[in-house]
Parts: sequence; structure tokens; C-alpha cells
Amino acid sequence: MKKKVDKEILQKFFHAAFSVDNVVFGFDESDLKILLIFRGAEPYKGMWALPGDLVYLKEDLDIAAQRVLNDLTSLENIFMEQIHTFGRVNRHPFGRVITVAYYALIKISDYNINASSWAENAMWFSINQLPNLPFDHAEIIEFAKNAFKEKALRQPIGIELLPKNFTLTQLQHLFEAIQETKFDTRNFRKKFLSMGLLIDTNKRSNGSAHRPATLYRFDFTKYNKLQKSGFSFHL
Amino acid sequence: MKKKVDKEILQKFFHAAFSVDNVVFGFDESDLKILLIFRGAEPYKGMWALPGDLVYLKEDLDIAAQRVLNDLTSLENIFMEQIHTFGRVNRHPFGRVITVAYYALIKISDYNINASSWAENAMWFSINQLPNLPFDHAEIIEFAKNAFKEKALRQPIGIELLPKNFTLTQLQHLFEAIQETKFDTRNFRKKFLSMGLLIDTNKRSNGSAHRPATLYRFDFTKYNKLQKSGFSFHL
DNA sequence: GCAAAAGTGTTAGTCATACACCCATGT
DNA sequence: ACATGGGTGTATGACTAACACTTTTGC
Repeated sequence: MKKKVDKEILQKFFHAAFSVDNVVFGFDESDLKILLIFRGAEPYKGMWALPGDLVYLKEDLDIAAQRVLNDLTSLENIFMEQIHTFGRVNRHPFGRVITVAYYALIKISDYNINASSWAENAMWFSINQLPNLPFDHAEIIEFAKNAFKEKALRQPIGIELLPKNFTLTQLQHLFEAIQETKFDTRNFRKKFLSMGLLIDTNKRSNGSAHRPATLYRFDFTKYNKLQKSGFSFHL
Repeated sequence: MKKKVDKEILQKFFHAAFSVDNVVFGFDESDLKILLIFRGAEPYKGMWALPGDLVYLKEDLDIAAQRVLNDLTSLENIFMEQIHTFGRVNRHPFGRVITVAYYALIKISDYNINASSWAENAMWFSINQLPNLPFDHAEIIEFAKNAFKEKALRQPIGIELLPKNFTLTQLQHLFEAIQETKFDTRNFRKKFLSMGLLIDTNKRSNGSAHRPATLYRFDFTKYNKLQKSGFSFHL
């Protein structure tokens, strides 16, 4: 594959590495959360940080991001999206390492720790109560939060954070957490129901000392069809 | 700086490079254009390609992207934004190179070729009539086009492509080109004027065989103020 | 029967859309 | 005077925003 590569070029440029870092979002009935891991290796051993890793020379970027996620949890079909690449010269103490950041959306209710990995020390942190973070991870999270916030307005991706069946109240609280604002209950329900994308499961929530709520699920099939014919979701 | 770096890690990972590639947009009264350069060096010598370059080990990513742009034109204060990072394993014949793509917005009317560089062979191509492109540059342009299209709906960045003074007709044609659609003239003008962000320069366009048009300029100062107090532009 | 969250409609204002003709200039 | 693009207003329907009380359950 390598043909006519100038030795000078090789020496001058080919001594960098890159990593992927995942901002894994979850939601627990009230708060947006992020999954952090406790670093067991240098650099920054002993700090909570974003799950991430160096990318192998023969590994696609997106695959690397998935690998990092698989080391954390055995969930499948996780929503994932690249956000931004952070490339300050001195961001990594080992040398020149730029990092490509992704965010991922996980149903905390389904979440299970993948025991076979360094993820034994993973923990959910409320997005408003994060510990001190190494590298530029604080900046990355800020970026991820905004990217997700924006995107969640125009695509129904937030729903990835809820269990398969959910109540309208849960849905509203989720969107309120993402958008960091409050919505009027009647208008919120009206708008969401009028899109015709929620399927009544004929089940009710139960076990609480108040009126049970209708459980809905999101009609992804219908959404995909509508989208192809020009419909666009917006909150 | 490098402390306790495992030799194995160095050998295993630190043999990659990264580049930046710029999608430079321009507008010429009717068409969106992209600036391509004629490659004078391997790989893909002799093909038209995005202006880009390998990033030095001690050079910030954003600085590298600016450097590439400065090699092309001596314009200052150019709008530039990172879009996405492309990292397929075999995208570069010299080895593992991922590329961070940016787009930049240039006023073609002010554009001048920076003679002191490889940019002597730069040329504007209509976005709908691009030549065959090396690497994954076609994919990058597609990505850039969509990112710009989206962003231009919610921030008045498209205006960066027009000369300082412009007519409402030019403005409409620009937005039509970006959004690949047509707008109703009366509604378009109404909406834009009602934002109160266009300043009548009291000049008229001239030299054409028809009624001269009012020249406006965009009130960036006012826009920045409004934005801070919660106003949000949308087309 | 009371606490706690679920659920429901109407009105007023704002915004988007659709649509056709006269105006000012150069030749 | 004619060709060319510049410039303007209104009416209708759609959507948004504001707002308060009744229902159903567990205890």
C-alpha cells in the first residue's frame, strides 16, 4: 500500500496517535447522567474520566468508538454519533494525541456492566455534579451536551434514553432535562401525541400511590417512513 | 513532558499522522462554489482535490486548518468551522492518516490568490459540477454541504459569502443556493427585513438595464447583541 | 378522604403561506 | 416604448402559548 513515501514525510509526521472518547448519556427519571470510569492506568491514574482509548493503527475510528462502548456494557444497537475532534498540542502527556469525541445514548434501565473489562469501575454521574476531569474531558462533555441538546430538538433521539415503554410524564421530564427548561404539560402532550408517533401499549404504570399512567412506545418504523416522505420532527 | 510512557504503547500507537482538509465555499450570484487545488505532489498528483495538509506534531488542529487557508488566500477573519473527522483505515496510501475536515466561507468578490504558494493552481468549481476527487474528498464535501445547509438555517453565516453591501435579490439567491430550494420573494424580504438586521446603505446597485436595487449590509453588531439576549435567527 | 400524579380544551395572538401587479432604469 | 429585474400588501390557515380543574389510584 505504501508507495513512494518520502522518508522525510514519514519521519516528520508519522509519530502521532489518536484516541476516541465517549460521552455516554443516560437518564434516570429526573437527571441527565454521564458514565465515567475510574482510571486504573497512567496517565491520570486514579481519576474519573470519559471512557476512551487509543485507536489501533488498523482500526477504523467508528469501530474504535464502538469497541470502547462494548468494553463497558453488552448492550447492542446503541445510538452513537461523532461530535468533534479535539487537537490541542499538549492535551496528552504521552505525546501528540488528538481525540475524536462521540456521544452515545443508553437506557440506564437496561444497562448492565460488562464484567470482563476495566468497566468494573464505571459509575453514572449526574451531569451537574461531575468530578474533576483529566485531559480536556470537561470541555468535551460541554460540547457533547450542546450537540445532543441541539440534535434532540430536531430528531427524536432523546427517546433512546427511555425504556421501551414509557409514560408521557417521563418523556416530558426527559426533554426538560435535555433542554434545561420546563414545558407546559398540556401543550407538550398535545404536540407529541399529534405527531402520531406514540403507540398506546394498553399497559399502565403501577405500584404508585396515585393514578396509573398510560405506557407508550415510540413508533420508530412509522417515523422512518414519515421522514423519508419529508416529515421532520421538531420539539 | 513524556513521562512513564510505556515503550510498547509508543511502538504500537504512535505511528499515525493526521491532516486537515478545507471545504472552501464561495458564491457567485447564482451558484455555490468550492475551491479546489490541483495536486502537484503525490499521492494523487495531477488531480483536483480539497486544499489540505498534514498537521505538524507541534501544531494545533485549528491552526493547521488556518495555515492551509492562508496558503490559499490572504483574506483575514475568515469564518471557519470544524465539521467531522474521517478515519477509515485505508483512506490514505502513505499509511494511517485520519483527516479533520473544516469548512470556510469566503467572499469570492474579495478573493485573491496568494501568489506565494502552491495555490497558483486553485480554481472555483460549481458544487454541482465537481471533477473526480481523490481520497474520500467527495464524501467530505457532501458532509460539508449538509453541515453548512443546516447551520445556515439557524445562524446568518451565509452572509459571509456575499460582499459587504448586497441586494435583497442576491441574498435570496444565496439562500436558495444553500438550501437548494426556491423562496417566495415577498415573504423572503418581509422575513429578513422584519428581523431588523439589515442596514440600508443608501446606495443603489447600478449599471444594469433595469431598476437599481437598494444595497444593504448586515448589522453584525446588533445581531451579536440580540443573540446574547436570547434572540435566535432562523430563516 | 386525602395525597399525589395523570389527564384534559379553549382562546388569543403570532407566524407562515399563497398570490399578482406596478416601478425605475437602460437601451 | 419595451425589456429587465426591483419592489410591494393582504387574507387565510396553521401553529404556539397561556392558563385551571377533574380523575384515578394507594394508603
